[in-house]
Amino acid sequence: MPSLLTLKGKLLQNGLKLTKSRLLLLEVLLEMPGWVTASEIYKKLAERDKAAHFSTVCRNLDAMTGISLLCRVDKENNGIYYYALHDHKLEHHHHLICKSCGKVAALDFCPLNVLSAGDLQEFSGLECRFEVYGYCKSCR
Amino acid sequence: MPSLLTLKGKLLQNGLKLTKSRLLLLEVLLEMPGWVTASEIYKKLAERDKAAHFSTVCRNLDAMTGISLLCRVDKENNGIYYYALHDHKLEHHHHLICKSCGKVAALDFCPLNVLSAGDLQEFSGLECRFEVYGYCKSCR
DNA sequence: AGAGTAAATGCAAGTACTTGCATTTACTCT
DNA sequence: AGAGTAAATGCAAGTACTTGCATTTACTCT
Repeated sequence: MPSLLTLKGKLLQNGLKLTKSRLLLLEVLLEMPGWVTASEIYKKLAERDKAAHFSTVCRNLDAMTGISLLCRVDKENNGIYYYALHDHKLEHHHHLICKSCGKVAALDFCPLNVLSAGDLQEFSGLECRFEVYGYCKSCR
Repeated sequence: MPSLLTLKGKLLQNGLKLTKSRLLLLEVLLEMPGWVTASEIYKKLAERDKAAHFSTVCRNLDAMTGISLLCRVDKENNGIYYYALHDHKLEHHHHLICKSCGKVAALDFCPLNVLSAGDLQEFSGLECRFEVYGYCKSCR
């Protein structure tokens, strides 16, 4: 788990300001278990700071995801996202998501690396979204 | 482009009833260009039938996507989905999506086919979501 | 044709963010 | 330390579906 100091440094390195709401958000994220939704985070935050705003939380989660400080995965097309602090790998990667318990595991494979030029039909500036859903060992 | 008769047959084969709202939805989809949102479809439908309901449209788009009669792609995590009638391929496939004009192209490659058992960490019952975003030839 | 039944619909309310804009604030520069 | 500025926030309203439940209806079976 990264330290608060490391996280702060990463914000500054990426030109994001160290605001009160961001610092509190980081503290709360450090205390929360693996994967949590924006609403869960907001609730926990609101217990500590009545002035917390859901829109600010979402904007900051987005901003932090943008600088790879957090990972974000989509739970089956419902507009529900899960966020977690990057605990070890900050490189680009994807996820395996359990359809039963919601457990998320890292997947060290990016399909973009194996696509051929023919597949890509002259598209450039590529990014991809890739998530694998299934049942984990304990949910089979 | 499939015929209305073919589409009706596909609904029945999959145990979906031929209701008035589904038939009108298919007619409208046949008249619409490539990729459209649920809202766009609803608007067009409402012009013809004042009694059309947005929730019914969404449910039917989902149902038709479920039986591979439509494709659905997500435009960059905003909860905006695009749908199109499957014009040629009903097999499982993914999409290339232009970040500028929204153009969608089929991608005949599924990452699940090249993942190793080690990558999958004993997950079973796999499905995947895979979309590639980039700029198409004319938007470079 | 008429009854039975499971699926589909209509409606209202909910969900999980997202967006626009005026105001505030963290950092920068003197 | 104080002024300037671009980024961040607060708030209200919007967005694009989604869900729950009572009612209706397409197909099935006699």
